[in-house]
Parts: sequence; structure tokens; C-alpha cells
Amino acid sequence: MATIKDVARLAGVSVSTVSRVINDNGYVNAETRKNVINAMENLGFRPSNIARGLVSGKTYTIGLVIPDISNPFFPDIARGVEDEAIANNYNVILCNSDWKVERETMYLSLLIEKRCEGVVLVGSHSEESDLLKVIGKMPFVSVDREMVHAGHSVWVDNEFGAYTATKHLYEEGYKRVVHISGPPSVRSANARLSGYKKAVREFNYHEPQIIESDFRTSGGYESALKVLEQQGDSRPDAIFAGNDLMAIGVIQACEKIGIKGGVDLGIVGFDGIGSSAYTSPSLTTIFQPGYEMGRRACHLLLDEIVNPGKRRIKEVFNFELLVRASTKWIK
Amino acid sequence: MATIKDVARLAGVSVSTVSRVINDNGYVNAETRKNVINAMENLGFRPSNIARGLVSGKTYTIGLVIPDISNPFFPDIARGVEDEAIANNYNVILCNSDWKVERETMYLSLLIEKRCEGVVLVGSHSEESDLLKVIGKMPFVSVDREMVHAGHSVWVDNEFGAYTATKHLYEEGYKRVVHISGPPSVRSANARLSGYKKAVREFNYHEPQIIESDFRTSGGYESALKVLEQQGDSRPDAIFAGNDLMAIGVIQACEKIGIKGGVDLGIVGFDGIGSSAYTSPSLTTIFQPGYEMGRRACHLLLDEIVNPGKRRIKEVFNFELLVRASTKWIK
DNA sequence: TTGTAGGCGTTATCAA
DNA sequence: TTGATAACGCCTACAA
Repeated sequence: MATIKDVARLAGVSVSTVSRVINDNGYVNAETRKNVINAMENLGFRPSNIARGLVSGKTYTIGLVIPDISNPFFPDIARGVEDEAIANNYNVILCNSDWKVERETMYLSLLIEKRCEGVVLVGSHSEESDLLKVIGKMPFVSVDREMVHAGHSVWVDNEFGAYTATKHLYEEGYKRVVHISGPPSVRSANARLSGYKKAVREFNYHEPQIIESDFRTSGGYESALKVLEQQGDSRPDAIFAGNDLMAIGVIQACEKIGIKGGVDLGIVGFDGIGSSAYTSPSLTTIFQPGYEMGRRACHLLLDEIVNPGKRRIKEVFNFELLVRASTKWIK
Repeated sequence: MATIKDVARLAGVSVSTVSRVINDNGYVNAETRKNVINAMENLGFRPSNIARGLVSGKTYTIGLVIPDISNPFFPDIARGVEDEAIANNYNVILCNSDWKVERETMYLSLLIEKRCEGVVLVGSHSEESDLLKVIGKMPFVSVDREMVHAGHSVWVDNEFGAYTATKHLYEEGYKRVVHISGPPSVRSANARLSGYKKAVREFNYHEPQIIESDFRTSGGYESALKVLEQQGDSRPDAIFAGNDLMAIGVIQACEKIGIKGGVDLGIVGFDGIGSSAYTSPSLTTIFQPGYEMGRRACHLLLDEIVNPGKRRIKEVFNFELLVRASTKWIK
């Protein structure tokens, strides 16, 4: 690949002149400029951003550490981050952490060595102190989790969302709501659990009843089967699932054992993934504005990079309760 | 950020010695090594891969240019690519092209300037000759499209898949199959259209009937409404949609006008996205192994990078017809 | 076993 | 208006 030197030689000028026309700064004779541009084209010259980065300290690259891009809640966030990044001439390195602390750490290290200028951290799973240790002074924005001591944060109020979801069930007339929770190691799962408990206590129809699962469709399915095999008074008439994937599992369980979602069993999910609208019954859920959160997180990050400040920003996005058929007695 | 020089100074050795312990090559006294390591830790030293890249010519970074990560068919591919990449110590830069030639070109240019070692190009939309011009001699692998003149390619036989889908409808007893096609500018859309036509001609129950749409749920919905308002003999009893998103739109249209998917109208999609299993009726579709294709594409790319050969590899992956409720007369 | 020096592709500072 | 030249952070001969 041709270098600036090759171009200079071919154009019969010095490298500094070539550099000037590349960056369009400083004086350069119109004629010379033409020659240089010709030379560049003839050689198929493309400046090396890595060499540039070495001298400028800028790589125009940020990292995106996200649990799993193939999990339907995350692509929207990723798209938001990338859209905002490219609009500012930045690229995004995609990292799937699988909610694993070691993977998160490994990626963060790599990103630092690559001299990424910052990172958007989604659903981080590590202890904050450990995180700050590896992340050093690289700017970052946390999505879906509030960071206490550093960085900006962007999230929705999971507890209040879960509270709202559960409350909605009671208000629709369901009397006994079970919660299928996500893994306790995931923060948002715990927050949702709290919100559920709060609503249960407030209405006080029954004790909280929780079954721990894994945020996956299969987990929701099996948990629902377990819950629904109970007979008598302790049998729930509604399930609040910790996320939409598990809620879809619940719907499948209903089909399996031949009861009608919505009618025989109220179901609410969380996230508002696209397919929640297409299930049968369609799924009532708490929608999180993933795209906007990603976009905003990236904006905050780039802002911080350009203009590193002392201030720390925390933004709580509004969720939205999407009422659909899975919480309608009659449909 | 501390440099190798700082480390050298603190450890009281030369930079080359530090370099030796970093890369664990050449002789270095056990004692010295310990000192150096200490110094590195004290300073929080992290080697700059961009400086390294400048001298070694390796960036351990590849690009992934994909139409839209928030479109449910693509995250699996992306995950496959990233998994294979990270297993080989490579990072992936995510680029959303939105099927736009200019965006594709813009990203490719950026990736070259960043000295990415290669790129996985998904669903590329550009003329091959234009593509090769911008891509220069950067290794690449094309997914979901066969490249004629350069690079490796990985795809499924869209035409045969569409043929299989359509044929399945006839064999299930449907008599008149309409095709809602994707945008004609997208290659796979055209291939699927061909496959449809082939099956129609083979069974010869009726003329091909095509309505052009946009690969989106809303497009499928509107197209289906248009198709279904026909009365009489020309009214179809089945629809083969160019992808699952449009097929989901078709299902919604059925609901809207009160006919039963599967029974009153056979429906087949294409792609096998996750949510196709959760619709009502569940969607018969042609499944593409996205994760495996992504993984394989990345493998081929890294192989090409390490061992640039003259040979060009083309791999056609098998699709799978998933028969579900949307093509069952009785259910 | 360790150090010196040149170079990787650019940009930026000075002179000319 | 142009050209040397010294960085940028690291690696790799080559010497010592």
C-alpha cells in the first residue's frame, strides 16, 4: 500500500506538501496540489489512520461492550450507538460479553490497547470497583445500569417498570401474580424483582411468589410449566416475566398445557422487543427505548471525549407500558 | 498514558528490554523481568496496539459491513463473525450500511484507512466492479451473495429455497400462490423471485402473481391487504413472502380482515428469524443458518489474511424448510 | 543478557 | 509556498 512518501516522490514534492494537501491546511500552490492529487490517485493512496493516530492520539474508534447482540433486546441499542458514532465520524468495535465478567474485562483490556477513545458498556456485570480498575481513565457510558463513582449512565427505572407491570395485572383484575425473575447476578433482574415485590406488598392479595430463571425463552417455558402445575388457591392467574423472551416461553407453556394466555393467565413481559407484538396473544410489556438510549449514550460519550468534564450525567429514560392482549380477560 | 519509555526509565533498563518482556521473546534475566513487570504495573502500562500496528502492519481488526443490525436476520450473523474473530484475537468493527451503496463505500473507505485486515461484507448491494475498486486488495468474504471475480463467498441458495417454499405450498394443497417480493435492488430478493416463478411454472396451476414490497413488516401487511381484497378465482389461497418480516405482516393482515392464517391462507416466509416460531399461527419458513454462515465467513477471512492464496472459496449452505402451523389446513 | 539506533506512516514546527 | 526534521510508541536488527 502506497505511503505518503511514494506520493511525494511521484509528485516530485516533499512529504510535508503532500500532508498539506491531504489535510487541506497550510498554503499550497494550486498547480502542485493538482499534481499531488494525481499522484495519490495513480497510486491508490489511502492515508493510514493508524499512523495518524500515533501522532494525533485520536483513533476515532469507540468500543461497544454488550452482552449478546443476538439477544433481541440489544440490536436496537447497538444500532443507536453506531448511528450516533458514524454521524461523528467514529467507528464502533462490537464486543459480546455474554454477561461474563472475564469476557468484559478481556474486551476492555483489548479496547484500551487498541486506544479506543471510549466505550459504551451495556448491562455490565462486573463490580464497579473492578470495572474502574481495568477501565482506567478511558471515558465510558453505562447503559442499563447506574454507575455510582464514574462515567455517565443511561437507563430506565427497572424497579418502577416492574412495579407498573405488576400493578397493571392487579388492576386488570388478576389476583395472584407470580414473578419469573432473571438471574440474580444481573442487576436489572434484581431491580425488577424489587418492583414486583413492592407491588405485591402494596396490593397485599398474597405473598410474593418468585421463581428464578435465566432470561431465556426456554427458561420461561419451564418455569411456567412448574408454576402452572400447582392446583388450588396457590395457583397463580398471572405471570410477570422478567423479560419478553421468558414471557414468550410462558406463552408457549400455555399453549402446551392448553390454557389461554390473557384469559386463563395474564402475562406481562419486559423490554418491548419487536416480536412481542406478534405473539399470540400479543404480549403486554414494558417497552424500553433501546435505540434512543444507545444513541444518547454514544452522544454523551463523544461529548465527554471532546470535552472531558468533571460533571457526570445520569439519565433515566421513560419506559412505556404497552397493553396488549396477554392481559385482557376477554379478547 | 505510560509508554514503554516510562517503564524502561522506572525499571532502570532500556526500552528493548521492556519490549522483550512484553512480547516474551529474546533472553531476559529473571530478576530484570520481575522489575520490569513491577514497573509496568505501577504505571498501569498498556502497550499501544496502534504503535505496534504501525511497525508490524497488523491491526488485529476486521470490518463487518452489514445492512442493519436491528433487522432480526442479521444479529446471528454478526455474532458468528464476532465469535470467530475474538477466538483468534481479532476485533470487529460494526458498520450498518442500510443497503445503501454510498454508505457501503464510505464504510469500506474508512475501514481501509483504519487498516483493517479484512472485511466481511453481508448482503452487499453494490456493483461488483465498483466494490472491487474501493476495496482494493483488502481481503474480504461476501455473505448472502456470490462474488464473481474476487473474495470468498458464503450464501444459501435463495432460488432453490424459494422454489422449495412455493412447492411446499402446492404440495400442502394450496392452489394459488402469490409472492410478495423484496426490493428488486436486493439480489437475494430477485433470486427468491426466480425460485417462486420456477415452482409456479412447474405446477402450472396459474400465472405467477407478484407484488413488490420492501422486506419490512409494514410492507408485507399492506401488500397482503391489497392481495386479499381481490375476490373470485384470482384470489390467492397462499402467500409466499420474501422474508419473515413481511410474512409476519401477512399474518397481521389476516388478523385484521378476520381470516385464519394457515387455514384460509397458507403463508411461508424466509430466513427463519427467532420470532417466526412465536407468531400465531407459527410461521412456516426457510431457515438460513446465520450464525454458522457468519462464523464460517470470518474463518475464511482470517485464513485468507494469514495465508493469502490464489484460491477462491465458495460455500453454499443448506437451508431448512421449517414446516409450522401457517401451512396446515387444519390446526 | 542488555542497549543503541533505525524505521513504521504521519503530522507539526521551523526554516528557507 | 515549500522542505527538513523531530516526534508519536513500539519493534527489530545489530552491537556490545
